[in-house]
Amino acid sequence: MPTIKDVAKEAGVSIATVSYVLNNKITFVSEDTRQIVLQAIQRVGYTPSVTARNLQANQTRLIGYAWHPIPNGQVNPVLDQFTYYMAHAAEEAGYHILTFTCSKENPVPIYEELIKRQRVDAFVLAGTNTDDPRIEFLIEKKFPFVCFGRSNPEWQFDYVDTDGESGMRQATEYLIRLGHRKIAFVAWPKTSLAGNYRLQGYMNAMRHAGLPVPPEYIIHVEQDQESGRTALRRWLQLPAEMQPTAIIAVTDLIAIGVMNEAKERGMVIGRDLSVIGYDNAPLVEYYSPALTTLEQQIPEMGHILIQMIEGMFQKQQRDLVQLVVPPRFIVRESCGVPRSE
Amino acid sequence: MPTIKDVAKEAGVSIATVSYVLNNKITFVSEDTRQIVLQAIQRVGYTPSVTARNLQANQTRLIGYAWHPIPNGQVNPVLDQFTYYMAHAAEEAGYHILTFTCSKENPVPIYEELIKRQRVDAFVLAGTNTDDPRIEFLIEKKFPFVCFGRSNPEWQFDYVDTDGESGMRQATEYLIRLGHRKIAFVAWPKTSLAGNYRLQGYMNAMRHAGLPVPPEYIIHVEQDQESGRTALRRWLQLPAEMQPTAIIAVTDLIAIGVMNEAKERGMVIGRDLSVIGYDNAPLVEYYSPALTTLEQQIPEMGHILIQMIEGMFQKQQRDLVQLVVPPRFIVRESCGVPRSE
DNA sequence: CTGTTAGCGCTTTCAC
DNA sequence: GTGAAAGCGCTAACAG
Repeated sequence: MPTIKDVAKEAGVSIATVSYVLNNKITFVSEDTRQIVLQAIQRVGYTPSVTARNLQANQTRLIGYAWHPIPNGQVNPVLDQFTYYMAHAAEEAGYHILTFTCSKENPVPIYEELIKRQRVDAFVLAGTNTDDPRIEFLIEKKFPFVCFGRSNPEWQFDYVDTDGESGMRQATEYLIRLGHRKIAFVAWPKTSLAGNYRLQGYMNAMRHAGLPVPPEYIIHVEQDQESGRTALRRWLQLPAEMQPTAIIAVTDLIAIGVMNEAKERGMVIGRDLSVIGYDNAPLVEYYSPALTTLEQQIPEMGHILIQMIEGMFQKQQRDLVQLVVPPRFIVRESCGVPRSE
Repeated sequence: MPTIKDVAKEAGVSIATVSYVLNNKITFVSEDTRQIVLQAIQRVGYTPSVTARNLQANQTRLIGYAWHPIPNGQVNPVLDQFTYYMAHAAEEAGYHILTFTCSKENPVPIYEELIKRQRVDAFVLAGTNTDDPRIEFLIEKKFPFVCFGRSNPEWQFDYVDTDGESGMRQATEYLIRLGHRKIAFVAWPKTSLAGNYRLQGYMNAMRHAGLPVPPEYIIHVEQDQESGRTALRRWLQLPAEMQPTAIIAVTDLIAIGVMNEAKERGMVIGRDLSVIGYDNAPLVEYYSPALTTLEQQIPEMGHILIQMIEGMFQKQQRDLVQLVVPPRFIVRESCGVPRSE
């Protein structure tokens, strides 16, 4: 690999001059020598070494992004998409994404290690939650980072997040418009912040419409298909007049569980039971019936996060960016008017 | 951030001595001073700068991995999983994955750029195909890389790949054992190498069992759900005695399409028609009926690829590694004995 | 305008 | 055993 010295020799100038040309220090160098240097660069096929530049600039132009373990063969389509779009945005800004793996139980040491070794300039955190130890750690370390997701409201940090509240509110209002009054919700465990925002959207819409939400209508479950089935089974044990005519699930995966259980019991989705999910996971549009759901605006959010990091390094005036992006409501075929009672 | 100088000052030794201790050059330094230095390192909280080390060693300890654009909201569960396990293996070997995005149409320039800027030490290529320009380019550049997937047999390069041939052979033999004789195959376009291996496995099993494969039984389509539907529709137009009783699809997504179309036409999967996919994509186990499929051994393959890269840098004796790993056959509920004719 | 030079943080000869 | 010093490839004062 040719170095700056080779170019200097080839052009018959000093390495400083080459450096000036490279860094567009136009006032420092005459147009004539500039051209000579440019041609020399061409001839020897020179490109500056990133490592050398980084050492001198005390940076890495790398953004760390943790890739979480995938439980039991399933994937998180949202994060996969997010990763791609974020990587893309990073490149446009002259950065690259360094992906690393990170355990859920004890995530902080890996972040600490990467900081100490000066492996990255900043982090993007995904899958944040209340009391997220990573956020706490990074705030305390004053290390640059942005989040895809929220955490404790009293913590001061930059984030972008999907607006689960508004999404689920929309979904609920849609069902109400169709005529449903008995709408139930499959929620995540109460410890899930994102889950609570989504639940809240449902609650708000119900309250606003003056519809009752008996405690039985909210079931908190884990993120798997089986949970959807269990939830529906419990609702079907309610007295007939209490049974929900529509169900909103905190994610598509759980919605699929609800639909599977219903279908096996001879119910027709869209007629006997309406179902809505969240995420627009791959394949759910091909499920039968196609699932009505909410789609997070992943490309935009990835882009914004990188812009935020850029902003951090440009100006020192660190103004807090806290952004919440409403998801897109996608109406497909899993909802209909409730059966006349 | 403390540097090696700070440690030297703290310990009252030269930076060289600190460096010896760091690099375990045990013979160079007495146990006494070693302890002193170690304690000084502790006190100042020092960790060597990766960038500085890299500059001096002329390396990056970064492995480049391209993240391909995701067509139209769908994801590739296989590659997502692969990425995770590869990142994990890389870390154990003291490397990190640098993810970058790459256009299908003109991929080479990005690779060239990363090489010239000396951003990475090696590449992992996924989604390879015949005449893959990236492979050609990297071979010619003599830049280290390994592939997840095969390419032209005459090209000398290291790869690991799923054994589509053996996988589909197994699947076909299974259907034959169940009693099927009229088995059709939804293939990828003929230009797809991976697709052709899978097709070949089906062909081999059929031939070996002495079963006919009329040309109508093989339909080449794109990777989407609709293609599965189209394929089935065409088969249903065949004269009754020609209609296949079982269908193998080159991927789960296409298999889902076949099943959806069949179900809409009132057929019962597993009774009227048996279906097998490939990949064990997320959610297909929750489809009804649960899809019988083949699962690639992703974690292993990711691990092996990193080991191969390590091997490249350890010894110079570059022995070619070309490995093909059979997938795991997962029997679920989408196949049954053919209806008596 | 251009070149000399001193680092950036580290490793590694080569004297002592 | 230990330390001084050169150098990895680059940028940026500072002279001239």
